[in-house]
Amino acid sequence: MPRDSGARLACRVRRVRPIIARSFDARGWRGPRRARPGELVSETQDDKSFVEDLTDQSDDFARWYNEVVRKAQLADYAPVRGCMVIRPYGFGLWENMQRLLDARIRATGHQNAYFPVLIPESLLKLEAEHVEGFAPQVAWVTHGGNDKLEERLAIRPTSEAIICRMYSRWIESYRDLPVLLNQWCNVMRWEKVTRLFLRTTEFLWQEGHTAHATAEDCQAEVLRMLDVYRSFAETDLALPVHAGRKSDAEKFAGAEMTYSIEALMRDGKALQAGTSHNLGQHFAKVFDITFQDEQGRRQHVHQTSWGVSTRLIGAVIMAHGDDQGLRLPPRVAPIQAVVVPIWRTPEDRATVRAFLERVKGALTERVRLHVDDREQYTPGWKYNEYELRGVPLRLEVGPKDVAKGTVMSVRRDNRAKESIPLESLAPRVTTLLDEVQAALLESARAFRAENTAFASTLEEIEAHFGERRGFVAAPWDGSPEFEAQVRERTGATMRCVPLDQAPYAGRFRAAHPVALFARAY
RNA sequence: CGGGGCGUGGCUCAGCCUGGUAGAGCACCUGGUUCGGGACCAGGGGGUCGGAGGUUCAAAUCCUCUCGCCCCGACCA
Repeated sequence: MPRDSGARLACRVRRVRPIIARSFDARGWRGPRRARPGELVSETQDDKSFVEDLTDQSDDFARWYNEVVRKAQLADYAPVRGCMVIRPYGFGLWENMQRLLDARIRATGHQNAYFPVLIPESLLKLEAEHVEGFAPQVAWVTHGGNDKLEERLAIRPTSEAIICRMYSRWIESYRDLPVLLNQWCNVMRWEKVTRLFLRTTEFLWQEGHTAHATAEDCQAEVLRMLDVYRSFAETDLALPVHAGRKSDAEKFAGAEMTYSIEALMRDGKALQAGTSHNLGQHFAKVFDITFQDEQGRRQHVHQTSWGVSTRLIGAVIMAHGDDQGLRLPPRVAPIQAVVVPIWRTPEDRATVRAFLERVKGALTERVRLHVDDREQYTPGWKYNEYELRGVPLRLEVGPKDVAKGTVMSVRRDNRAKESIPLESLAPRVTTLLDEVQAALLESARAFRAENTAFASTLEEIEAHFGERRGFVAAPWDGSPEFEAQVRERTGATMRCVPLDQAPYAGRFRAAHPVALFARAY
């Protein structure tokens, strides 16, 4: 059916996104509502905003998150409830994280190993608190082929049980200690509410499991790995985190003490980005992991476990992303620089293509480069696409650049442009990537500082969360009652007691250590 | 698990109230003109309306059940 001119005209008009009205009440931000049909609203579009069809963070952060994950092709929903498919771009991000963290784990003396995904029920049940904590989240295998199994097998929600079982066989002498193992694997937890990367039924992680002769060595390991996570998050992910101690209410099922790194997302909610547990001798006692010390006495080992997961991808998305889409830290970005060629005429195309070879030659060894020479998309379309996908640096190469022997570079984080001579391209691009990495960390730090408040009393904490989000630092006497009251009255939870108390020295009259409270994912 | 919302070509959605056998934009394919911030023209392909059952001469539309996704809450290393 031929389209009439009226219809064609209508097609050209840019679709106006329904404006989201924000609503507030006494408890703060209560989520958006869409404008009703017919409701008169005006499009207030930032002139600098080029990406269409992406919800603004301030309109609806959760919606922005879902859209950006899927439009940037990080992940998609799988045909299984609560499960996702990590697409190549998202998996590339994970692989880069994995590579960098794995190097740090090895550098601290650990080795990788692999344990089975299936755990016999009897083994899982040995540590009471542990199994109780995980019971509602365990998926069970009950059949092999058509035959019912004599004993159910758990799909690992974590591997303490099966690893402890092996440690009890392997460890005999103090000479066998410490045992420092790590494994990269998948785990499964039957979550009621799932969100891409943040909480899915199956996810990928690394879990370190160590055994030590003394409580001191054990605690040192717990803090060492917590610091590895802190350093990894800040250096490689440009993600500032608070490293601290969890409350009893928030600690790992079966642990003596849990530590975590806590990051702040751009909607003001905190995200636990990694944990390190001191398991004490609980597991050693129930799994009978003993050794003979130098005096010939039989002792139980002291253990740790620690992990970070694909949730870190969610942290990177929500800590750095903006209204245009992702902003990936160069150190882990699957594509560090994208080259967008520009041409008008066949002659231009030939000269630009020839020049591209020199650009590639200069950069291929130094940076993860992608040349997008697809002809069916305009340069402008590509600019938006790669901004959405968070590529740290864009390199435009057109006839004007070729004539001058330069490349036009545009930073993703601040859109700063500069023309770089081909001769200095490699060192300059390397420097720019470092600058973007530093700027993302700096900007995340500034955001966290702006969104950290101080409170001395329950009333002050309550007042803060009545209007705002972010972290609230407050002295805490360590009582579960106080923690529960904060939670009840504000919806915020105690995230951690930071190990580094220096920033709060002299700020409060109370002698108690400062704890951080926040609404959290 | 409770409350609410939504499942219609790949995507975003209209149609459902008032049953009559499916539509738009984007995307995709072909040809051409384009290309420094999401180009344009012409032609074209593709869905049985999440799934199952029911009511009816007739169901995307009404009813029941079910699966999935989103939001809020509860729960949760």
